[in-house]
Formats: sequence, C-alpha cells, structure tokens
Amino acid sequence: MAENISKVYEPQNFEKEIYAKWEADNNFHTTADAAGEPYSIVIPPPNVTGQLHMGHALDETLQDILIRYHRMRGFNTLWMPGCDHAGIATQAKVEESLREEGTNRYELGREKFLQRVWQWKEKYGSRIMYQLRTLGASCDWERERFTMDEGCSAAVKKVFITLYNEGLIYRGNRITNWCPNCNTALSDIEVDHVTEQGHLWHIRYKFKDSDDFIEIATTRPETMLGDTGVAVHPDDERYKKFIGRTLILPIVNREIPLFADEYVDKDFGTGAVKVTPAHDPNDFEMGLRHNLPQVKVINNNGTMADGLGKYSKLDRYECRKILVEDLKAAGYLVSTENHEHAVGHCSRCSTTVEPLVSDQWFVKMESLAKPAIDAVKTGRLKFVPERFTKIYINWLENIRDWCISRQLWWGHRIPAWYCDDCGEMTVAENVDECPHCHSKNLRQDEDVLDTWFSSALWPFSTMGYPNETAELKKFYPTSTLVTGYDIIFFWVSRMVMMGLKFQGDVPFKTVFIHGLVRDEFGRKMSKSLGNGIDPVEVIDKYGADSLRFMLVTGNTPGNDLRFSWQRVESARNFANKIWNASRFLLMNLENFDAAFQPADEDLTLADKWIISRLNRTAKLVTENLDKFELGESARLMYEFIWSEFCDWYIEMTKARLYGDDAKSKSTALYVLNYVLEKSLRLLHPFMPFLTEVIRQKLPNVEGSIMLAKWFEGGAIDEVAEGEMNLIVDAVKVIRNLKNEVGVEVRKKSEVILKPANTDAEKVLKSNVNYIIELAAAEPVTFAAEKPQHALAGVIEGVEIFLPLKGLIDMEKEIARLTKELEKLRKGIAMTEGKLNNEKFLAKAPADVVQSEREKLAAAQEKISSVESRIEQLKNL
RNA sequence: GGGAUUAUAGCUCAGAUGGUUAGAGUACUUCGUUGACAUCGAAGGGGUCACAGAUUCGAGUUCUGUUAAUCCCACCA
Repeated sequence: MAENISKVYEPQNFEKEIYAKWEADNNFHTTADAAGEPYSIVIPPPNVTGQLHMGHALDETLQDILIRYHRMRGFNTLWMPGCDHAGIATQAKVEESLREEGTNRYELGREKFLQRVWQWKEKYGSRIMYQLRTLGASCDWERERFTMDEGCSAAVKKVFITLYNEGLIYRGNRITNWCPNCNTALSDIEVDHVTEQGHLWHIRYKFKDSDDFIEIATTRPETMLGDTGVAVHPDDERYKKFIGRTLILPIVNREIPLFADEYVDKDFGTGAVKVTPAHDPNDFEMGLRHNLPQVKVINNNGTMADGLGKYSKLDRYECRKILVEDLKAAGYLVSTENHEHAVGHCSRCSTTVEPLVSDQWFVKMESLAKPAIDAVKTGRLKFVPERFTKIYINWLENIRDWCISRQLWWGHRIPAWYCDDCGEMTVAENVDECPHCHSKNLRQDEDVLDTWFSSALWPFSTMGYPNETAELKKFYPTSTLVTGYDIIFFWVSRMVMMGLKFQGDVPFKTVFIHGLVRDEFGRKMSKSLGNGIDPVEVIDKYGADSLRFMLVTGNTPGNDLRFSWQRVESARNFANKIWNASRFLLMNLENFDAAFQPADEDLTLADKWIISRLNRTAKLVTENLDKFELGESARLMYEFIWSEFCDWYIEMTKARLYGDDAKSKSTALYVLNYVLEKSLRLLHPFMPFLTEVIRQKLPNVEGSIMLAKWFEGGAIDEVAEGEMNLIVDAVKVIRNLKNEVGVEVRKKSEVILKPANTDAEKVLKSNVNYIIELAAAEPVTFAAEKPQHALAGVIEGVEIFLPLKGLIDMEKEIARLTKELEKLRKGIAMTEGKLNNEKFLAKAPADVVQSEREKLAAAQEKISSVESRIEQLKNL
C-alpha cells in the first residue's frame, strides 16, 4: 500500500475537492428528527454589500470549530447560514454604481431600482457563500436564508404588526438624528460622537421694550434662525428679573420669550440658552414643555430652508460663516471662544448628523429591555468573556426608544397604509380597502425598516417563524452565538429582546464574543486605509487550514488580534510538519498488516509514553474547547504533534522501523498510526482539510473525518511518563555537553552513566537504546564512580559523563560546573528560605511543604555531586 | 463626565481557583544537508512580569492608587 504523497504540503491540490465531496455527501445537513442532543448556531449574516473580510474569516472560523467539534461529539448539529440585506449600506453601494452610469435612483424609479439591488444581491450573496466554502465552513447550505426572503419577510410583518397592536410600536413626529447625505433618519446607535474643536459664539439678544440685552452662547449660530425662545435657570440671580420678558431675535427680528427651565446649567456659557426646538433634542423637549413653536430652518439635505432671505438654500456651514459675519457687522457678536465638543456623525458615511423633526416609527424599548436584562442576571444567557455582561446590561438599563423607520427603498416596507379619503392609518399584513371607510385609495407607507429590525429576528425567522416548525422546537434556543463586541448593541441585545418576546426564551444560551482583526501594525483594517487583507488571497497562498490556525491561535476570547503573515506561514509550516510526519508513516507502511494488534506487553516505554501523552492532550483539548478557549486547544495540539510526536516519538521508532524485528516494527507502526489518527481527529475542527486528506490515506479508516467520533482520551500512564522524562533529560544533557565543546551531536561518543539509585538504574539500563540512538552515545557504560577526564552533567536520578579525551579543557570545565553550581545554590537558597520559615511550615498545605522538601533533597544531592566533581577535577 | 480593556523576552502573545529557577512562536547566535520534513533538526543568549503601596508563609496572578495606550458609552447649549 505504498502511497504516493508529495514531499511538501500543497493545500491548493486538495482543499476544493474535499469541500465539494463533503457537500456532495450531504455531510453538513441535518434534520430536526436526527439523533442526538441539539447543538445549533445561526451565522451572523454577512452584509451583501461586498465580500468577506478578515473579521468574517475569524467569526466563521470560530463557529466552524465549535460546529465540527460538536458534530464529532455526536450532537445533532445545525449551522444556519445566510446573508443580511444591509439596507442603507447596500443601497449606498448600488446608488454609487448608478452615479457612475450617470443616473440615480429617482430617475430609475423605485421598482427598477429595487431590481438593480436584487441583481447586486444575487452577485455578491453567492460570492460570499463561495468564500465561506473556501474557508471550509460546514454550513447547512440547504437552509441558506436571506433577511429579505419570503419567510424572513413574513416574520418581520408578523412581529411589526404584533408590536403595533400591543402599543409597542408607534408613529410620532419627533426629533431624530438625520443624515443629510444618506437622506434618512438614523437610530441613536448609528450616530458616532466625535470630539471636535469648535467655537462658542457669544451673541446679544435685545429686549423688545428696553435697551437691555441678554447674552447667549452657542456652538451652532445658524440655528438661531429657528430660535423660538431663550431659557435661563429659574434660580439664576443674574437673570431672575428678566424672566417672562420678550426678546427680539437678531437678524430675523422675531419676538421670542425669555423663560426659565431647570434644564439650563447656570455655569455653562453665559447661563442663557437660545432655544431651537426644531434642531436640537434638548430644545425640542423644552419647546414641548413651554409650548414653543418649531421653526424648521434646515432642510433634509443640509441646506437652509426657504423663506430665510439671503440665507435660503445656503449649505448649513456656509450659512454659519455668513451669519457670524453679519452678526459681527451688526454689533450682536460679543466674542468667539474656542470650544471642544462632541459632534454626531453618521456611522455609515461620516457626515455630520442633523437633528431634525420628522414623522418616524419607533419601538418602545423599556418593557422589552427588562426581560433581556433579567435573562443575563439569572444566568439563562451568558457572555464569554464575562466582562461584556456589564456593557450589555448598562446599555439596556439606559435604553431609549428605537427609531426603526428609514427613508430608503431597499428593505422591508412598513406594513402601514394611509387612506386618501378618510385619512386613517391601518397597520396590517395586506390591506385592499380601508377598514374605516372602505375606500380603495390607499397608499402604503413609503419607508422601510431599519436593517437591524429583521436581523433581530434572525434566530427564529430562519427556523420558520411565524410557523411553528420542528426546527424551532428542536434548535431554538440556539446553543452559541459567535460575534464581535462591536455589535452587542446593534444586534445581540435586540435579538435577546425579540427572542424573549416572540419565542418566550433567549435566542442563544451563550454569546461568545471575539475582538477585531487588526493589521500587522495594530491598526483597524479599513477601506480608507487600504490595509485590508482578503482572506481568499491568504487561502490561495497558504491554504484555508493555515489561515484558520493563525486566526484561532495566539489570542484570547474578546481581545483584538493582529493579522500576521509570519504567523500564517508558521501555521503552514505546522501543516507541512504534519504532512511529512504522515508521509513518513505511509512510506513505512509497506507490507504492514492492517489487522495487526499488538499485545500490551509488546508496547515499549516510548509507545506507552506517547499514548499517555496523547490521552492527556486529548483531555486538555476537550476541556479547553468546552471553555471556549479555542486558541489554547489549538496550541496544545501544536505542541503535542510537533514537540512530542514528531521530535521525540517518531525519532524513537526509527530504529525499530529499520530493524529486523518484524513484531517490534509492526507495533511501532501500529502506535504511530494510532496516535496520528487520533491526533487528526483532535485537530480536525481547526484544520479540516489537511486532517481529512491525510486520514483518508491511513489504514483501517472509513468515511469522512468530519463524521468520525471525537477522541476524548484514555488513561494516563504516570509511570511511563516519569520514566521517559528521565531518558529525555539524559539525552538532552548529552547533546548539550557535546554542543558546548563543539562536538557534532551526531558524532558517536562514549557516555558513562552513574545512576543515583536502583530504580533509575533499572529504567536507564532497560531503555539505554534510546540514549544510544538519540544522543549518538556509544558505547554507553554504567559506573559507580566518576571517571576522571570527562565532561559532567547532573540531572535528577543520574550523573552523566562524556570522556572526551583531548577535547576537554579542564579550566573551562571547572568554570562551567562552577556556574552550574551557582545556579543550583540560588535555587536551593529559595527553597531553604521557605522551609526555614516557620510560618510557611505552619500555614502552607502539607503537600506543598512536602514537595518543597523533596525539591531540596534532590537539589542538595545534585550540588554535592557537582561539588565533588569539581574537587576531583582540581586534584587531577 | 462615566465605563471597559491592555501593560510579561527585540516583536506577537500564552500564563483558571496565588505555590519549582516565568513560557511559546518568531527574531537573534552557534552547529548540523544520504531517506518524513531546510516550510527541517540540535543547542544557546535574551525578561526587576509598567510604577507605588496593601493582603499573604508565599503575588506575574488578589486589592488600592499612579502612569501610559486603545476602545465603548454620554442631548451641557
């Protein structure tokens, strides 16, 4: 069964093929009635705006690891894939391409425009799904969903109407964040506050019936055109006497009242605030309290409104400039000071947001938020790492109503109809005639819903809601949500609220939070910086397994991670190492009887040792996966395979494989195969392709590794591990000594061993072959006395001598041993310090004290032996 | 104005529940190419665990404060 296997690992040769085979064999698909406890994950649906970036690759890799792990453990495992329509973002993309064609959405009209967006969706949606396949994601593709497909749209309508009927959704004329560039309202969390250097302008407002004036301070002078009052604090001694009088608004010459309101901070600015109810949220509230009119002076597109004379149609910032000049010229401007303040920007396009009054739809959040807070407090929902719990709760406790209407075309249209005849509004799924007056003159609301409204329903809309399906019954609540900390507010919290409201349970039991993928310099990857790296480019170069391994190692849950080509390369080298270790085994497998089973007594110390190490590793890997410490699990596998299996065990088997003892050879091959095959299974969630392609070549293997049973590990053989430690340490000391005197490690040299006790002697004598082979020690003899002209090394259990005649510089050797002695004495001083401390003896646990005593004894033994060695050399 | 995270080897990072002389990868130095692998092997140098206190027999690990960096939240015009 000689296998032809290339000398180096070339993932390009097999990854695509293997994925196609998995898919063709239907390995990703499951049904609600399949056997096993349910384990389910819904994918955070990528936006159809473009292609996957490195952040997706991380998110998807983590999910795939959890999915593959649970599938192997025998769970009925479902990974639900899909895309998000990403309303505002996708619409912006399509509008951009229209602009390049010299047209726009208004020319096209709503219907034709939407056709264009659907074309875009088809193109990029399928591209994203292709990229996910390239990465190895084992999604249940038969269930692929889209937030605007029929089912999800039905869920959206049902939820909207239900919330409306319960009074939790309302329409209102409110002040909201408006993006003049995107031309739509935004929710509070779609506004980013950026600290900017601005000015505070002090302006005089004169009283109507006297020459007195009051000085106000503002950061936005252009809004004064819409002022309908000035407010001061009721207890402000400076202004008390003026309260109730009338002011003349400069430039505009409108009469406005001076009134008192608790909101005003006496210590800020001049203590007098101009009030513009139509363009400031606080002023809006004050306006309501004091019955002030709202005068809208800024249009939706950011220009000044009609009827403002020379200021009309000016851009809002241009107007500010001119107005300040005019105020100055007319003597109203008192002073201008620098002022740092936070300014809201559209999170999508960075345009400065304009607070505007308009008709919008809102969700009342308070009653929805309460159960979502309780779910975390009672432990029904857990965050990993835990610290995100606090952030989540804090946000929900201070939540405000959610503006869900967007003045866009791409999205779920709001199911509200207005009757042109009687003016009534009807919220329902389908309305043919007005239920109030039976008129047929109905217009559907022009607005669409915030993208996150449909995303909030994702865990149950994808499983068939509003129908009661077998999937919902089996897989809801889902097991784990894997996502970045950047969308806890946007998405996680809203899913929890909607899940609790409409399914009566949390949408997932655990939220596994990861960080952002940054570039090699720690900067955020972004289009504007042009520092983004396409995962597909990395996969083309190094393979999906290498990318996955790089993404999952070297970081801890919740923390950002840096992309590093060097680390991708090192992951690729690891893959190559496994590839070659397997190649080594396969090359030696000629004439191997696949049915061969060694008896326990045929196992050598090395065999028992590596099996024990495998068992220990499997246990740790499993434990860490269960704790979401995926990186630690991957690291453990790296260490086991490279440092123990390859560097030591494989080397130890070589003599047997090239030797004449057929049974010993078969046993070695059996153990090599056994350990490799188990290791591949443990590594499969991390490196699915490599582990599959190699395992397929091994004897006694049937079926895909992704359907193989997880290996949990068996008994640990402490005796074998202890004995092998002695051998390994001895080999290391010999190599070390050779290196120090410049003798080639592979050059055969005589070695003399002086065991410290009969146990050690027994172990060394029966396993001396390893020392001979791995340290090129020949001949190895045992002695009760120290030889004279020799290099010496001392480890616990044995003293080791290399009688390298002619190569040893006595002075140097004494110096080297003296240095070692110092090191040992330093260690002993510490241990003695502890043991001489009565409090330590009294308070430390018995086993700690005991182990300190043993340490001391062992160290003292080493010291005396090194000391006597030095004496001996001096006396030569 | 609140809050979170981070600070460990030149670089990137690990170091539950406090307990050998603090680890890995990478980089660096020395040595090594005939059979798994130079995408490799052997050996080595390199750290006052940001700073200052506290708790403890014992602190990289717990607590308090300080400093620095990053991020989130926040309607003082």
